[in-house]
Amino acid sequence: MEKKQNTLFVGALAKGLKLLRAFDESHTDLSLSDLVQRTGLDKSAVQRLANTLHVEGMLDKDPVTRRFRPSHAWLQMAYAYYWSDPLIARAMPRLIELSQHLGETVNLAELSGDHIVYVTRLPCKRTQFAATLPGRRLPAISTAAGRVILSTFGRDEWEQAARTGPLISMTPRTMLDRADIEALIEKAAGEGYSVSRDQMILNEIAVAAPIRGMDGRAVGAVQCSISAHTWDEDSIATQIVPLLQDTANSISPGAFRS
Amino acid sequence: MEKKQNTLFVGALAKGLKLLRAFDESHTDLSLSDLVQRTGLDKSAVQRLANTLHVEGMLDKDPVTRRFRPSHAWLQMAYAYYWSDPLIARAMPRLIELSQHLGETVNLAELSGDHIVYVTRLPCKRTQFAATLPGRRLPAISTAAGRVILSTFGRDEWEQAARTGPLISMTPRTMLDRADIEALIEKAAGEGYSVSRDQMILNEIAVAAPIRGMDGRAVGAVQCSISAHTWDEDSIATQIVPLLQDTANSISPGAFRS
DNA sequence: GGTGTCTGTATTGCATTATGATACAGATCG
DNA sequence: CGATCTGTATCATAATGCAATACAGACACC
Repeated sequence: MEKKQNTLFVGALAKGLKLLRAFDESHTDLSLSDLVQRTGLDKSAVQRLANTLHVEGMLDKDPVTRRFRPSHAWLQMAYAYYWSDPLIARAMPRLIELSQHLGETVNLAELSGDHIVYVTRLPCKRTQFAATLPGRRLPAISTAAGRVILSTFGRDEWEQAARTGPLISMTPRTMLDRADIEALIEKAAGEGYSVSRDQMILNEIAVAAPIRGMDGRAVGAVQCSISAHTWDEDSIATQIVPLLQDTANSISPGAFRS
Repeated sequence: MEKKQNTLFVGALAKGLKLLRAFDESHTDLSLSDLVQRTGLDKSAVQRLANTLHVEGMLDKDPVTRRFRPSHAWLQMAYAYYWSDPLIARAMPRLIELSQHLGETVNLAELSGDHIVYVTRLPCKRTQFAATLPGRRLPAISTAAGRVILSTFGRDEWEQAARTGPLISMTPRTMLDRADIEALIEKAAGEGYSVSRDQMILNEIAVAAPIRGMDGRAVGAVQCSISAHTWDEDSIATQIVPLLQDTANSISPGAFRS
């Protein structure tokens, strides 16, 4: 491990965080040696760090299998986050209203580097498990929400995002051509919303509208996930998009060019 | 700070976690000196630890105010938690179904020490902001969910909980008499569900049913929050309780005495 | 039922690393 | 324009986290 910085960087803390990050959707509970493998740290170090995290209540330890698991503290962190992000309190009541009106799943997304994060999710229909969980990250340019957000940033910025942003194929139809993606962002900039099909889940359509800050740049997006079996292009344009945009605008602090 | 343990306890990591815990609903963004105050740590230590957390992406830093805020990583931790807790994947589809059937807010709660944690929330109506956020902790014995869970643990355990568990007054009607609370738990044990009124929010009624593990002890509870204006005792008993219990039972791994 | 190889746990001496005092700088205030 | 807050940077000291050990229990494999 290369020293990141000196004197104001606490390596031991960084290593501890590395342990926490070793847990993800496909690594839900880890033994001591799993942690050693995943972090690349020394066995002794992992032993001490994991023990500390356990004592401090950040990791649960199964007394029989001796495996570590995320504790409820991980949810409390999210709780603290929700209070710290001023968008949430503004958005929540409107999102609830929207989801009840539409009877469809509604999400709040924010940009985080070159990914989007689903901050709040209000699932109304059965769907893929991952699609019901807040905190999920997806490559920004692969999602309707990411593209509408980028579309408010101006051509230079979205061009760069479209050309350098990460792309992973989730379905056989995931769009991987960066020029096509750039065109979609441009389209979103003109229309004020974006639609995607079959990108993350087959037969799933996502529609997203930007929540603009005072300067016109999006601070997030309201997104709606619907089934391609029950909605077609027309019904989306007439029944979903207007409500979605109204909701997004009502969340925006300043009212800008509608 | 007293040394907690020796040789397998990493103090620097523990202090870092202390910084993270300094953020909560009423402390959403903290300056360096705020952190010093809240943690009781040395200024230099906080400086280094906060910087580390920032570099590692756990804290966002406002470039102008220099204040720290929880980052999106805090949500990712919740995401990892959701995958690690086997109850979530089982419960989610059923909770969605239930919330759509009832048209009312449905929550999944788990016991965490002497508190309950709302793990998943599916708000269907406008309500208090805090009541829409997962990760919220409440004193177990003050909530319907906590009481049904405890009621499955046997008299000895629930007695102790009722007598020693934390209690805070959230509304003028919050029940503070431990004997009354114990009686409610006993009632819940007999009926297989629990109801509470005006405990956390005025005019709010909570109904909860236990999700039992293979051994009969509850591993969580399905809870429903409704308005006292639209529901009365009878309609709750006939329309809510059965559905709630069915849902809870369908989530339970083993089928026990219904 | 031994023998080998996995685990997770405990101990110890050494030097790396975190420490906290200090000094500097940029605000905001009176 | 001093005074007092901030946040930032530097540095010598020793305390603290380190990694090499050795130990113990579980499992599997002849």
